[in-house]
Amino acid sequence: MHPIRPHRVAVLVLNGAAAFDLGTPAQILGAARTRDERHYEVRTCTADGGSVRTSGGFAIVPDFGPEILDWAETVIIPGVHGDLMRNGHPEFTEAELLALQRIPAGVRLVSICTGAFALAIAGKLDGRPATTHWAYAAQFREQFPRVRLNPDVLFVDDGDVLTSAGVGAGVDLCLHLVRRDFGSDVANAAARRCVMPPWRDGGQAQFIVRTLPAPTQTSTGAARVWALSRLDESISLDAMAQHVRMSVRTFTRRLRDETGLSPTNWLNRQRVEHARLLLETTDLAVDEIARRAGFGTAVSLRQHLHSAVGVAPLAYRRTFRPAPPHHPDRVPG
DNA sequence: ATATAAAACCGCCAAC
DNA sequence: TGGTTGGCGGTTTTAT
Repeated sequence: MHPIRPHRVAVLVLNGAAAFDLGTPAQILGAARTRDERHYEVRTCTADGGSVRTSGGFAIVPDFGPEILDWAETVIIPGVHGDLMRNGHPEFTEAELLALQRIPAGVRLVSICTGAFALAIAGKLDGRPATTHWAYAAQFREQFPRVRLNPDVLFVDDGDVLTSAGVGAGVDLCLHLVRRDFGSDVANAAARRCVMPPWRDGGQAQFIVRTLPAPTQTSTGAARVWALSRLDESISLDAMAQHVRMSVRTFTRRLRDETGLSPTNWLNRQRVEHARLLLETTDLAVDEIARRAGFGTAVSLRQHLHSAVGVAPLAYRRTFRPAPPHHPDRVPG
């Protein structure tokens, strides 16, 4: 076990790639090491092996061409920005479309930001949950109705396909990859090496907290607001559906259309968000927080929190409420 | 940790 | 006739 066999990662840089995004995988994954051994070998390529322009006003010359797509175990596609997004979506060259088609089945796929468009065009996201930069969400939905887009999250891990929201979320996703592949210790060390803010250390899925979009203009909005106001009670699917006078079947379907989540998934996510807020901002006991967030027991809270952010409640609180006064104005997540 | 029951999920399809 | 609805029920997930 000692000589680490690095996980093979290819970064496929498209024309007009976002300058920030294309460095993220190499930087974050490259920081994943045990002693001096790297856990990832990251190679960067373009669709034809030639140079491409970036959104930053400079070109890059890759060391590799599309042949490394056959070598890779994970392929990462950074977002495309700037001129090429003029029509609201990226435009791909013939060579790029070919390269995308060439990625063998079974390779793990990762996109950052608008890189999700490339995966979607290749049909890799059909029927699957995914996310992309919020500003392109509407366009994405229209172009790829078969993809279960959820613009409210920083990233989506669907096993062998992972997508992230804009720019900085690519960092979160890469850290998540490290955590998944090699564990929290390695991921935390990588974050530290990159001087990431400590609150990212514990986070595996840092969901964006924002007010519900157009709460009553969407068909399930009223039910969602209603549920949020009584999170501490037990809320059945039937009750939510009845509240907006829909059949359970229709409600489930509409909620999925609008949020990308099933009803219990959505509800559990709200409960976790509330629990996180209480952990971050109060000293309430875990049992009490579990009750207020609507988890029947602390066991349940522990389970859901762990699956969302990868740490136990008190560990989570520790990273947000450090004993010494420090960054008192930081309001994360 | 594992068992059990209940709840939820979602493809299918006939009916608007 | 293209789109939505909502009951059915087999499978999966969740709670205890």
